[in-house]
Amino acid sequence: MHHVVWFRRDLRLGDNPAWAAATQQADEVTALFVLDPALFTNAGPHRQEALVAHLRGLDTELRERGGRLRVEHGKPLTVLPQIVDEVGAGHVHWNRDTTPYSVTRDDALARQLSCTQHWGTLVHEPGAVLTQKGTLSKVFTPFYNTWYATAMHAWPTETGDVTVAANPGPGLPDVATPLSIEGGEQAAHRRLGDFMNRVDNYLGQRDLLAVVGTSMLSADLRFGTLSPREVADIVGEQTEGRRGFVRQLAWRDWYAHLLYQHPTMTSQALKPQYNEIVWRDDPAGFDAWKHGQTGFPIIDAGMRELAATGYMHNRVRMLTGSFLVKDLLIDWRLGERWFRHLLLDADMSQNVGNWQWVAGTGTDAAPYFRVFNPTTQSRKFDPAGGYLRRWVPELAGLDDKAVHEPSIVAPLELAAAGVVLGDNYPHPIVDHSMARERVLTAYKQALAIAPDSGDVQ
DNA sequence: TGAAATGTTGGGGCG
DNA sequence: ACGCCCCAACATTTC
Repeated sequence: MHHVVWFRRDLRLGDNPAWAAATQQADEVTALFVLDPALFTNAGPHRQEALVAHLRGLDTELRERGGRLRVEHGKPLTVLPQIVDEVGAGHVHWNRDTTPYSVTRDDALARQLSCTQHWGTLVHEPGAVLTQKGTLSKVFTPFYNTWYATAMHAWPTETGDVTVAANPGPGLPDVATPLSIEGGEQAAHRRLGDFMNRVDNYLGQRDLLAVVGTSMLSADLRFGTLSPREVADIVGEQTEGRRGFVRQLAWRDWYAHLLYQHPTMTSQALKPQYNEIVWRDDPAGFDAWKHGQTGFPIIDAGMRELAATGYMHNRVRMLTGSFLVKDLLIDWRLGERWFRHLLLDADMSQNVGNWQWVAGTGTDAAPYFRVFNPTTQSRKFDPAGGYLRRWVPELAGLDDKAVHEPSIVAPLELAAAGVVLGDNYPHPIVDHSMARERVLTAYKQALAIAPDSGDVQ
C-alpha cells in the first residue's frame, strides 16, 4: 500500500500527524511538496529563501530514511491527482490549514481523492475550543481560559519500517539571495533550544527592542519546522515567562480559528460597522511608510528591519501598523498586504488578525481610540536607542534623548551629529497630535453611520 | 498590548 | 505661622 504525504506548512517529520498516519498505514510513502509558482513569486525574497532552505532540510531528513522529497511545480488541483496516479497511491494525507484559499483548494481535492486531512499546525484545531454555548469566543481571555484547560491529544509517532519513496530529489528554484537561513526541523529545534535559555525572562524582556527577548520562532511555526503543540509542551507552565509565551500560542490558535469561521475577515472588518471608515488616499504617505522614510525613527527602523530581514519585532509591528492606520488614516488592508509580502512568518490568519486588532476592527481588538504615540513608545521600549541606531544609522550620532525625535532637536545639535533634516533624514510626514484628532473623528463618523451593534457579521 | 486631558494632593518656596 | 502659588506625582476620565 502506497500513500502520499502532501507537505505544506508542516515541513517536518517529528510530531506531524499526516506523516505519522501515513507511515503507520502504508508500506511505502511518497513525500510531496507542490510549489505553486504564483504563490512563490508573491512571497518576498526572504520567504522564498526560507522555503527553499526548509525544503532542502526536509529532503535531508527523508534521505536519512532512505528516500527523497519530491517537489512538483504547478497547481495542486492538477498536480496532486497526477502524482497519485503515477505512483499508484491509494491514499493521501495532509495537515489542514485555515486560510480561505487553502480551505477551498483542500475541500475540492478532498472530493476527488481518497484522503485524510489532519491538524498539525495548531495547538488545538478549530472547533476544539468553544464556549459553553458551543461557539467560538469573540473575546480572547475566555477563549484562552478554555484553550488552556483543553487537553492535547495523544501524539502520533512515525513508524520506522516504512519505505520512503526515492525519486530524483527536489528540483528547487534558485533564490535571489544567498541562503542565510538554516533550514529544516533540526535547525528549528536548535532555535527552540536557544529560546529555552531565555524563556523565563520572556515577560520582562519581550518588549525591549534592543535585546532579543522574544522567541524568534514565528517563521519556524509558519513553515511548520516546529510543531506548535510540541513547543507548548516543551515550554510548559513552570514560570510566568513560560506561561506568558504559551499564551501567545493561544492568540495564534485564536486567529486561525477566527479566520476559519469568518473567511471574509481577510477583506472585511470583523466588526462590520467599521467598514464605513473613509480612508485617505495617500500614495506618497504609503510609499514613505513602506520604505522607512516617515521621519519617525521608530517607524522607519521597523519598516527597514522588515525589508532587510523579513522580520520585525512584534511591538514594532503594532507601532508601524498603528502609524499607517491611525496617523496616516490609510486602509489596514494595504498594510496587511505589504507585511504579508515581506514577512518570513507571513500567514493570512495571523497577519489579518493582528492588523484588524491594530485597526480596532476585529473582535477583542484595540479600541479605536487607542492611538500609539510613536515617540512615547520609542522612549519607553528602546530607551537607549540601540534599536533605532541599528536600523536608522543616519541618526546614530544623536544622543539617547534626541535620537527618538530629531525633528525637535536644536539645529546645532543636529549639525554636530551630521543630521540634516529634509536631506539625509526626512522631516516628519505628519503631525501626530493633528493625526490623532483626525483619526478619532473619522472613526466616530463611521460609528455614527453604523452604530455599534457589538456583533460579528 | 495608550495617551491626553483633567482632577487631586501635598511639599516647598516665598512674601 | 500663614496663605498663596507652583508643580510634580498620582488618579481619574475621556477619546
